Amino acid sequence: MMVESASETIRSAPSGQNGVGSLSGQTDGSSGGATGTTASGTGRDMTTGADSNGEMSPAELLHFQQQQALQVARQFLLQQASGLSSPGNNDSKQSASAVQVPVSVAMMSPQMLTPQQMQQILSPPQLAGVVVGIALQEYYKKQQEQLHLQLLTQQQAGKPQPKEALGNKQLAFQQQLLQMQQLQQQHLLNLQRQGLVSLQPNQASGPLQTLPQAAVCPTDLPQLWKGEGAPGQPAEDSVKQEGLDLTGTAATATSFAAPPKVSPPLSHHTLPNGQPTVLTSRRDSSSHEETPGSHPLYGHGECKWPGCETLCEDLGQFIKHLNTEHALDDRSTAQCRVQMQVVQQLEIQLAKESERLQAMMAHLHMRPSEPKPFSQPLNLVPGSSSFSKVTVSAADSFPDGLVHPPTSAAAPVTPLRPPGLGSASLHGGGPARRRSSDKFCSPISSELAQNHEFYKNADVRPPFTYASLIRQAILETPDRQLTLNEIYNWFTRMFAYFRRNTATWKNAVRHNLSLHKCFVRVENVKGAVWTVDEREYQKRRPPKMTGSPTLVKNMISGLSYGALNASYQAALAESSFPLLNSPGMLNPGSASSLLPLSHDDVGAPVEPLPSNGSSSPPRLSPPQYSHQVQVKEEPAEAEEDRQPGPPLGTPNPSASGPPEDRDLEEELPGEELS
DNA sequence: ATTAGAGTAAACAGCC
DNA sequence: TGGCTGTTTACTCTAA
Repeated sequence: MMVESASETIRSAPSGQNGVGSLSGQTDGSSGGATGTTASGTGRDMTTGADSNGEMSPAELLHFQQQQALQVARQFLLQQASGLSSPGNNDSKQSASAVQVPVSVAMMSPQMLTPQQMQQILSPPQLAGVVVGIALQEYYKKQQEQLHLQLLTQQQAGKPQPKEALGNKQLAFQQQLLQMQQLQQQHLLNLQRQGLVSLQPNQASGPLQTLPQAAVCPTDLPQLWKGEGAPGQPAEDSVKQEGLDLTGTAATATSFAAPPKVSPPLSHHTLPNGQPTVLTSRRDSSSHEETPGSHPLYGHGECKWPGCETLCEDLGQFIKHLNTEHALDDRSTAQCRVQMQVVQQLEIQLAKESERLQAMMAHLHMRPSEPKPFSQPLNLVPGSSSFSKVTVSAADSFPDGLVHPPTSAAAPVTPLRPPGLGSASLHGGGPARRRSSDKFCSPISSELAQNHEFYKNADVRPPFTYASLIRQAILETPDRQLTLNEIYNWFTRMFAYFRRNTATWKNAVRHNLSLHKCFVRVENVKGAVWTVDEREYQKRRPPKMTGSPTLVKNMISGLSYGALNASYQAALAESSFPLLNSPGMLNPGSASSLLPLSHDDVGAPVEPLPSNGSSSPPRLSPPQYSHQVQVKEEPAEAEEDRQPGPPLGTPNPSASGPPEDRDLEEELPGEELS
C-alpha cells in the first residue's frame, strides 16, 4: 500500500549487482528475483516446431522431439512466470500474459537458468512445477535417446534383416515413438488440467492438435516417419500409411498401436503394481461411474479422459461417451498405462522436490512451515546505507547469537544468505553500512509489517534511513501528517532501539526533517505537522544509472510490485522481446510516471525553484515542488499555492478533503506513483 | 581519488 | 529560564 521508498536501506540484503563495499570484502550476491530475471538469455526460437518442410532424418526427428520437450518446459515456465508476475491475480492471467513478464524468462531456456535463478524467479510451488516440467523433459529426452539407440541398432542390423522383421521392428519403434508422444501429450494434458500449462483448446481437431507447439503435430508425423524410414526401408509405405492415420483424431492415431504383438507398450499389460491394466482400466471406469452426479473424468462439460476433450452435455452422455470411446481396448489400456506413468513420474519428482525442499530449508535453518523468509530477500533489496554503525552491530549480533529475533523476524536481520553472498555479508567486524546502487529500494512498509514485532521488541536498529522511517511514520497515519512529537512516539513505539539514546536519534529526526525537502512542515490548526512530499522523496536520491539494463533492474527492484509489473514487463518486453512489443504496447507515459527517477534526473540537483519546470523533467518538477519547498519558509502561502494542485503529472487526489488536510494530499499520489 | 548520501553532533534561534 | 522545535553547519563514514 505504501509507496515504496526510494531510499529505504536494507541491511544484509543481497546487494543487487553491486555487491558490497570493498571493505567488507563481500562477494557480489546474486541479485534478487527481479534482477535475476533480466533478459540475459539469448532465448531459443520459440517457434520451434515441426516445419512441414518435408522429411526428417531420425536424428532430426529426435532432435525435434527434444526441442519440443524443451518447449513444453519453456512454455510451462512461461506460464509459471506469468503467474508470478501478478501476485494478485495469478489465475486470470495465466494464458493472457504469457508473453509479458516472463519474457526474460522465456528467452532463457530452462536449462539456461541456474537453480538459483529459478528460485529467485519462482515461488517454491512454481519452482517445483517448473522442475517437474524440466524433469519430465529430461525424462522424455532419455526415452528418445533410448529410441534413438534402438533405431540405430535397427539401422545397423537392418540391412541383412528380412523385410518383414525389419518392418515389424520399425513398427514397434514407431509405436514406441507414438507412445512417447502420447506420454508427452498426457503429461501436457495433465499439466493443463492442473492449470500449470495453459493450452488453447483446439476443438476442431483431435487432442493431439491441442499441443501445437509442445508436441509433434500429427500432421507432421507422416513426414517424420517418412523421413525416418527414408533410408531405403521397405516399411516406408506402411509407415506412411499409418502415419497418415495419425492425422485424424486421437482415437485413430492411437488405434494405430493396436497390433498387440508388435506393440511393446501393450505387450506389457501388467501395471507397476502388478495389476493387469485391462482390469484396472475397466474397474476404474466403472467405479467412477458409481459416483452420482459427478465423475472424475468428467468436468466442465467435457470428457477429461487424457487426450479426449469431447464435449458432453451431461453426465449421462458422458457415460455413453466413456463406454463407447474409452471402452476396454488397447488404446484405452495404453492411455491408462501412460497416465500411470505420468503419475508415477510426478510422484517421483514430487518426492525428489520435497526432499530437496527439506534440504534447502534445513540448510537455511528455516522451519518448513514458514514460507515468509522466502520473501524476505526480495524485500531486502539493498538500499543506501543507513544506520550504518548500528547496522553492523545488529547484523553481526545474530551470527554471534547475541540478539536473536523472533523466528518470524529472523529474516530481516539474518536474511537468507544469497548464494553468492556467503557468510561474508554476515561476518562480524565487517562494515555494514552498505549502500547499493539500488537507489530505489525495498518496501519499508512490508518489511516493517512483517517484522513489526521484532523491531518492536529487539533492540536492533532498523535497517532504514531516518528519512524512510519518518516517511513511513507519517504515511501510516490516516492524515499523512504527524507532529514531531508524534514522530518521536512512532519511533519509540515501533522500535525498541529508539527507546534509548533519545537525544541522538531525535536530533537526527529533526535534522532529517529539516534537511530533506521531502518533508514538509505545515502549520496546522493544532500546530506544526510534518508531511511527506512523495515526489521529493523519490527525487531525493536520483539513481546514478543510465539506460543500461541495470537501470531497468534497479527500477524494478525499487518499484512497488503492482507498478512494477507493468513497467517491468514493458521494459523487458521492449528490450528482449520485440516481437511481442508493438510500438503501442509500451506506454511511455506510464513508464515515465512509474519510473520517475529516470536518469534524466541524475546529476541535476533537485531544483525547487524553477516555476516553469524547464530545468528539470516536466513530469518531475511540477510547481508543487517549489511550493512545497516554500512551505517550509512560508507555510501559509504554501497551503494556498498548493491548493490548486499540480498541473501536470502530479495527481492530487482528495482535493475535497478538509481544509487542513489539503496540504497533505500530495502523499496519496505517492502511492499511485510507486 | 572523488563524490554523494547518510548519520551524528552541535550551535543557534524562536516559541511556549 | 528551561525545554521543545526547527534550522543549519560540520564532520565522519560508507559506497558508488
